[in-house]
Amino acid sequence: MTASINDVARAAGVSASTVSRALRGRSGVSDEVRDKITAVAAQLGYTASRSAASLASGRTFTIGVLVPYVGRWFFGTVLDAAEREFSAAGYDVLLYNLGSPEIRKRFFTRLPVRKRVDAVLTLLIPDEEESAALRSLGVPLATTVGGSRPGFTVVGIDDRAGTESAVRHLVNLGHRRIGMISGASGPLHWTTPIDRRNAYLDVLADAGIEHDPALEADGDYTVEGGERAMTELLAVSRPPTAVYAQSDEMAMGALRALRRHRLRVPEDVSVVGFDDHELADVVGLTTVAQPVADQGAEAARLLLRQLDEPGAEPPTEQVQMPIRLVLRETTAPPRPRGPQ
Amino acid sequence: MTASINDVARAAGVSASTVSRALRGRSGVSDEVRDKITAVAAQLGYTASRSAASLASGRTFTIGVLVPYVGRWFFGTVLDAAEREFSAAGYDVLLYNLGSPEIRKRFFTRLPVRKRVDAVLTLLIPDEEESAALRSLGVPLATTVGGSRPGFTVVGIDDRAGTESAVRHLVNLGHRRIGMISGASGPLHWTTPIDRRNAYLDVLADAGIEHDPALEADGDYTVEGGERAMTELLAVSRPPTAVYAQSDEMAMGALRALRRHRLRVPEDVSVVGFDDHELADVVGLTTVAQPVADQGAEAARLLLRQLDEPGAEPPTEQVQMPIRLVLRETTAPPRPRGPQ
DNA sequence: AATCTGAACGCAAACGCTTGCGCAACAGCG
DNA sequence: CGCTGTTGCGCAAGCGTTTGCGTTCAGATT
Repeated sequence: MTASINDVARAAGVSASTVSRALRGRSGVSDEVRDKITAVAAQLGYTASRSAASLASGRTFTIGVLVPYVGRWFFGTVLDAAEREFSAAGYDVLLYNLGSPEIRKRFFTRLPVRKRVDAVLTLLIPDEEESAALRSLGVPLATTVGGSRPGFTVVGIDDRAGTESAVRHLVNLGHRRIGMISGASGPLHWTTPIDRRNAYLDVLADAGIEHDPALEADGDYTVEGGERAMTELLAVSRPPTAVYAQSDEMAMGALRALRRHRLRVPEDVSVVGFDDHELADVVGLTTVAQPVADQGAEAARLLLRQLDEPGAEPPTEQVQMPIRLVLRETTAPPRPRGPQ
Repeated sequence: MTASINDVARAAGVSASTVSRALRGRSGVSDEVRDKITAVAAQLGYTASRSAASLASGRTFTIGVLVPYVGRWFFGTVLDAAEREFSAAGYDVLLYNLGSPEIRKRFFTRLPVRKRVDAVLTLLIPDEEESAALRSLGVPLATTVGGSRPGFTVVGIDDRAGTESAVRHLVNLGHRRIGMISGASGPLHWTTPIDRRNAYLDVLADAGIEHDPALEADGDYTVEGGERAMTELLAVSRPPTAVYAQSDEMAMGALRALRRHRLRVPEDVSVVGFDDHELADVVGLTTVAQPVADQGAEAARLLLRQLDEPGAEPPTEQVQMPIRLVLRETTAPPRPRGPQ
């Protein structure tokens, strides 16, 4: 069918090994022969079979990327940036969309990436068992989410600092009843919701505001969840005058709920999100911006570097990217007399 | 390092071929032996090397997916749905993010998927040369975008009907100056912008409205582009009272531009989009809903079916999914005296 | 009892590449 | 002008599977 390395070798009048060396830029081939081979290969439309190459060399030039849900903006953006880095370095990306628990479980027990990838970038937080499975692959590992884990290079942000700037902003505006929409129901071993919650509590304590557990609701990191959570918060006896959502998508859900309740933002309720979602600007959402694409790119680069220098094994780096509060139109001082 | 098929064979006291047959559910293996092998394999944590298997069998159990930009909601959503189908059928997904022209060109000249995938799903519209390259792979091809192409199974929507319902809605509300934000600068051979434009023109003609070329602007299918386009439309001598955007993301950009110009939606200007983006509901955008995830899933299923029955070669099916107009809060009758 | 028939399993040849090693040919050295 | 390196290339042994074919053997058929 399609040309094999032997076809090229024959056509160029050399051996297969020379073709292999020539096409991969190895030394030991004269310039003239190399040019000849390159020309012949191009003319025959030859591409080396990755399967055969992997089998022979042990390297796959493929990176496995694990994602909980590709369709979500955050993951799509990280993946996009990471893929660019990988492909620029000559690596292909094997994508695993591990949304549901069953699929996820199946993945980690069968581990289809074994012997198939040179490294793994995971955008979901593996539990103890899962990360052990990944480590058993014997390849470099990286992640852009969750806290530090042995064996993983992780690039992330300072969740505490981000949250603090957001909540402090609300406090400075004069708010005293500040609600929070969190994503507590996420996977275990995910420190993000916990870190953000702690920071939220700290700022309240710092400001001398008593914490009211009724002002916390779970938004599941989705728009719908955010809407549900906001609706819950609106139902308590003394609703919040401001809300900190742990993600922009939940914040947007909150905005929707507020609109449904005929409440005005920010006049009646202030809302601040987290992420600086692509569309946060469209709805004028005040939020904590984090460099999402940069995190993906950086994680990819760190992984590639480990592949380049197989010397020092797991550096287990820990990179922290900058965050900043972006002020838009969903936050303002509370009304003099409270929401009613 | 990790166990090979021979290790399993030795441990189970059988030959490698029997292990291969047993683990893949082929006939010719007694139940007892199969159970034994399964147990041994599990205990050794054995997974067959895909590279070796592909090399020997010619099948890769991998599907190549070509995407212009994973981070964009539409593509992320299609990819998500398609990946689920593929992985459920035991196929892995090789993702190629072909955003920039250089990367795209490099991909099509080097064709790294050659001998690496059993089928290709492309979410970008290949031009003549590119689709010829894909056909040369000799594997089933499918797409969820663009018009019909020889050799491709395509699942899509009725762009004309969708546009007609959107623009007719504006006409019925009483609008006469109806602008359009299109994505004309997209790749060639992409019939969507053209179909939608033609439908737009048809509805105007039908309603006896003279077409004003100044009321068309290019939004590049991005939020920023939509914002730019809306700004342009606002700058013409008699600005439109309503705008049809060919995508929700452009519509959202338009909303942003309108907000910046202190114009109210829908009082001053009506906006209708296309897609029913996940966040369209949040901003109350009236839009033409299309089943994005369903299209990805359906395309994947059709591809898998072709892989199952290698008998009849390219059926080149053409599936059309339903669309419907979703009325929200960005459309209303024009003001009695026009926008000023 | 001799023959036939499957089922169950092993043998060995691919599959298409990479890579250590060997061997010329040729340059530079004293 | 021999000697030692260096360079350029071919040989052949893998890499870990799959699969067509051959062999064995128990049970059914005459």
